[in-house]
Amino acid sequence: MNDALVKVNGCWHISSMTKAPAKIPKSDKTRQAILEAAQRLFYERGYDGASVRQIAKEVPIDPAMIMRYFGSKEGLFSAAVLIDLKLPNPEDIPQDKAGERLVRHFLMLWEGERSTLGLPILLRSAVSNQDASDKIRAIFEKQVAPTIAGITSLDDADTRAGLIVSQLFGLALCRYILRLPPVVDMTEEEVVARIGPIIQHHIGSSV
Amino acid sequence: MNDALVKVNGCWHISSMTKAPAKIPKSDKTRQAILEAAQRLFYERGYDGASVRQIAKEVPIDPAMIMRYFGSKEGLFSAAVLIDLKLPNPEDIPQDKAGERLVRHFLMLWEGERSTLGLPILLRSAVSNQDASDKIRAIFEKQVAPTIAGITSLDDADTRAGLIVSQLFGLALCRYILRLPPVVDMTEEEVVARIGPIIQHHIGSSV
DNA sequence: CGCGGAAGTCAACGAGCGTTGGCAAAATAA
DNA sequence: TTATTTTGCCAACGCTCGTTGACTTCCGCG
Repeated sequence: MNDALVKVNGCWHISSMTKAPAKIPKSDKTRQAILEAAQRLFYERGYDGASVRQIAKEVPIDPAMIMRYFGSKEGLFSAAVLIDLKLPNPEDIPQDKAGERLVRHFLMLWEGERSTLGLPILLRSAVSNQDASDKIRAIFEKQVAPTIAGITSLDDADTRAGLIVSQLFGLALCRYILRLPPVVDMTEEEVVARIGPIIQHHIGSSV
Repeated sequence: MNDALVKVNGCWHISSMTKAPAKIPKSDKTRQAILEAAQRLFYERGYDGASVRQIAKEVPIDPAMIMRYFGSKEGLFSAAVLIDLKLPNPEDIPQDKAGERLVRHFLMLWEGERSTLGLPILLRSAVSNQDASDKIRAIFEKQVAPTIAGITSLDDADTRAGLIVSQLFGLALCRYILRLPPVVDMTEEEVVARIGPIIQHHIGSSV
């Protein structure tokens, strides 16, 4: 399963989870409809939980069309999950505000508009699907870790990035997936006020 | 799906996920073998990912026996997942060491012996399975939140418990499921040193 | 011994899954 | 017009799933 992250006009794509059909038939209308249904179902149930047939029924379209448009379920998954964390440039972040900024950015990734659904989908899929967790590791390595390394001035930036991601993923897990009431009930501002300083602490400033 | 947490000789059980077969045939040998195989597979793949047939093949035994012993897949799941977090009494924890103690306890839950596998199994299952996340919420409510409330002297104990669980689940997610290298590579002592103070901070002492 | 019940095997069910190839309709090109 | 490509539906494949009921084997008790 030799895939790689490829940057195409500003967005990260996964290339060749399986080899895509060379000629893309382009009825962009239905292609887009399939993608949107796929995003919603993958988001709600993860890779294994969402079936091609369910997605097809939502469009609605015949399941065979999905195979023609995307080659396989994995091809559809790759196309549906655009993984661009849109992390800001490290230079644009004042170091003493980095914690707050990162938490706000992360909340936006989860609560924001459709185009950034990739992370929720991946997290939901990664628990039961090996490929999805491989991808999360790749994203960590190529997008998160470098950004953190660019912000902090300390040496063990990788460990610090890991701790930051642990905190943010834990937040997402409890707030959006497990839906623990106290974590769900916090307003966005409360979350920023509570978690921001912790991220800031990991980056290296005082808490 | 009206189940409840019931405490039986010191351990939390889930009662009646479906109604259990009234008369339990008791070849305790194979019953135990089935339970152990089920625990391992549920642990590795979650509720949806592990199949009755796979579990049966591991024992090895005919899948039909599992139905006879546990009534259904859900019955097996309920029997396999004993959820006793074995949280220490709040009075036994010196408040200024609570962060360290809780992190050590949580690591023990994940890396320790078989009898406490319930939490990993539930977390892996909860992402795709509604019942499992219901159970996690119940455990939070009945075991975690009261313990935290007993330790901290502050008023918003529920929110603090939520934040603590967010941090600990995020750690488990990155370390044991996503296997992010920097988080995996930390020694147990490093984890305690890095995460302990954060838990301590949430409890209310200074960091 | 025989008998009864428990322990275990076997084959099958209906359903859902990803995927395939063939065929009809529609659009497009010649 | 005819010919060709695109777009879509349909039926089926081989598979795994949870679950069922009939069947055999074994063990203990009289």
